[in-house]
Amino acid sequence: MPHFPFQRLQSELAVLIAGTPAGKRLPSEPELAKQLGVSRATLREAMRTFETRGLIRRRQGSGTFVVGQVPVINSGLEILESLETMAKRMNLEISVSNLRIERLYADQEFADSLGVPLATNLTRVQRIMSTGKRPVAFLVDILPEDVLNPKQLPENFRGSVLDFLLERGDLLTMARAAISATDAPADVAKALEVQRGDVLLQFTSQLFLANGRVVDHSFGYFLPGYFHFHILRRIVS
Amino acid sequence: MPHFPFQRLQSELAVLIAGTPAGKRLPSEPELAKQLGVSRATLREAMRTFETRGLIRRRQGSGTFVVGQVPVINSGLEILESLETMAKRMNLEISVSNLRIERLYADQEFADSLGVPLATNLTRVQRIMSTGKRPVAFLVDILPEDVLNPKQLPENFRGSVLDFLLERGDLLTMARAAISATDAPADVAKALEVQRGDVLLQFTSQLFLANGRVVDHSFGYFLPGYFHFHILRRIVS
DNA sequence: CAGTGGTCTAGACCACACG
DNA sequence: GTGTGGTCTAGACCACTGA
Repeated sequence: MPHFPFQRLQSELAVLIAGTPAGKRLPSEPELAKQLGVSRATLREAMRTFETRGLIRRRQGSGTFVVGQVPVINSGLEILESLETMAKRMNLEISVSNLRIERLYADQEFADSLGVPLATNLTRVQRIMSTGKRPVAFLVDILPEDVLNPKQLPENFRGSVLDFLLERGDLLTMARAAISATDAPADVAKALEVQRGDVLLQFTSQLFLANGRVVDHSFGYFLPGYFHFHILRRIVS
Repeated sequence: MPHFPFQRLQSELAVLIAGTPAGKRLPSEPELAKQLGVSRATLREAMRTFETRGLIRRRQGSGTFVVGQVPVINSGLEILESLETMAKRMNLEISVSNLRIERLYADQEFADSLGVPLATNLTRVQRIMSTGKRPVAFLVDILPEDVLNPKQLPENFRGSVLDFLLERGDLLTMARAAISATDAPADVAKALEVQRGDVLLQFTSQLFLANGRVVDHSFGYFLPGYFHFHILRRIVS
């Protein structure tokens, strides 16, 4: 018995997953662990890496399923556009769920980011984006209420604050987006149907008007396997 | 006793870490687990999130230490420049270790990316970047041997392929960088002194000449807590 | 050498999905 | 209810660090 079952486990699982038709269920965890001669904890640790890559999906109460042909959202980030617009450009079906619109007061962080006094009235728009039946992104926009008042929003508002501001004719010029990687916090993990601690791609961005004012502070979490974000980087001389 | 020790654990650990001076060691894991009334496995899971944020550092055989004041590399990605150049611009000390230069033959992936036939001679340059005594990035460049022959490299070559090509006068124009988030693969985890499965930010990029030829395929892994990468996104009309 | 974090096991109980 | 994945425990052994 080798000292490091993990690497061997990974290759064995890779074969098993590759050899299982898309949509099919894998054997249950206790059974797989027994078959492969490892404990369930070790098996689950190895499974996690496959879930991050979007190859399998684990659903509590139901089972672990092989995912085939992950629909990928592929986009250059130099261009400022909403996920909705990206998806339309790529002929990809996406849908919005859990749309929540709330009022809140600026804490120190939002006040700094938006350039407004503490306790200013703010509007918060939160939503979950899905492709097929899979939630793939968790997005939150926070704006001063004088920029976006919930009452202004149309009946059919589906959650893209950027598209709403553009259609309204606001003189938006650019956004500054920061990119990082993070563990899924508990609430986001639940919303995206992944496990606490799974790997997510994280964006934080500020949206600027032509006059330099920040009108929107937003942040989002993305399932890595479902997005191919890229950037063109240029030499400056 | 609550059903979910995890959230409580996280807040208790946050207090403990915040209250410990930078550089100090925390109690050992078995002891902490006992003090906090959880098993060691649960404790370690919670600790992981703090390590991802760069707040603590765990070292096998030695202990878990509180990190204070993480030096951050903060850079816009629209500009194509090496990590070395970024760091110089920010007056940040960085150093290179484990520099390895090897020859290999193009497999399908590299052949596609570089636009060369299968089995073409390639040069591979690998290095680890550290700030202070902490390794923070794992970088690999792969180029056709007719673009970069190991013999051409000067004695004092410190690993930045981009800077070398620029100084040589190659007509580089831009790079296309893809960004994702991933679990640390075993070899990278070891190099960056993190645990297998920890969260890393991942880049893959191709470097283009003015004539459109791809001269360099590179990829890198970055510790999220130590980098603030951002992008300016513009409206196109 | 003793003590640390890293890995793995075996088993328990819980929350959830589905018939 | 039954079976699934999600969480947690208790304990073992290993690899590594540093006195």
